[in-house]
Amino acid sequence: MPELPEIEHLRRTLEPLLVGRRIAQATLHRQDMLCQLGPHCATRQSMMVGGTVKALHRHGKNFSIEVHDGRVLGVHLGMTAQCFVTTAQSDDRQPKNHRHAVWILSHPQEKTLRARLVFRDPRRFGGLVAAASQTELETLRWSRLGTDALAVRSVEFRQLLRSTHRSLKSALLDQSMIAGLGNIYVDESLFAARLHPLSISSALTAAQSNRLHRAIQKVLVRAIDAGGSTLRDYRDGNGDRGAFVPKHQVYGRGRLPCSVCGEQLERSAIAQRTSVWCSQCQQRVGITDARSAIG
DNA sequence: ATGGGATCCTGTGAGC
DNA sequence: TGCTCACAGGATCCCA
Repeated sequence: MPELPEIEHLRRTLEPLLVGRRIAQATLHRQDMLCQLGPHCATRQSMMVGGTVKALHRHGKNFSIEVHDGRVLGVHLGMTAQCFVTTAQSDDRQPKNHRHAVWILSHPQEKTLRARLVFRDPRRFGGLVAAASQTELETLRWSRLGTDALAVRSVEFRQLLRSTHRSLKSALLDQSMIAGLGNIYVDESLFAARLHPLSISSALTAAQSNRLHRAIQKVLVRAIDAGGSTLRDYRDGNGDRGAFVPKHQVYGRGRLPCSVCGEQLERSAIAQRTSVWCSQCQQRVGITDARSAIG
């Protein structure tokens, strides 16, 4: 599932393909995939037709494409969406179905070769948000999100953890607290920090909180460098898969031996998410009722 | 304040 | 082979 590392890697691969290109045409196949912030305007206006791409921004699992006149398109991939650039030659190698939006791009140096940006989403949990400016997108949408998981400092992180009595698993998944972590990287970070997912967030000591903070940073950076995790759908801006899955220590490894101690990894639902952890290596902090917390 | 369930949605794989 | 059905889970809403 696309989480912070996938979105950041996508942003980095899309940026050189998009910046400097002009959006010559745009087709929106499904109107309900686009949400307009502010006053209603024509689709070609909100799809940024006529604009030249200036920059790509990211916050948590969201990213945006900004053109020079200020217009912005926010993109959320949900669970299965993809955003990639193809050329006439490479387009056939990518799936043709569920393409909800397509932008035709032109470049001053390329007379005939026309690239296209494709947004496809089989399950349609993702979506596009049109805004008049990056500030408007941030004010009306991204302000609901907490501090970006890659940017959060250890002092603020500790304060956030202390502010809630939920389980660590539930707290770290909460995008309004810290933005960017999903099921994969919460499980991987908790394993790296040797903390049990049912630990009570507010019960962590300063040392444990710092350890978790460092673990999150390390896991995210390593995952970004590997191009993210492709379970099935995720592709980067070139249409390539991420290579981080073989490096997963716990996610998707339930009932398999722990890579550190050899104990069989536990697998159960916590906070409505399949969770995998090592009961030997991961310390449980605070008191929780496991019978009510594990569903 | 917090957890739990339902909802949106489609592709996949297990089981019959 | 073909069918049904559970499952995957990001975000959001509602209820207990």
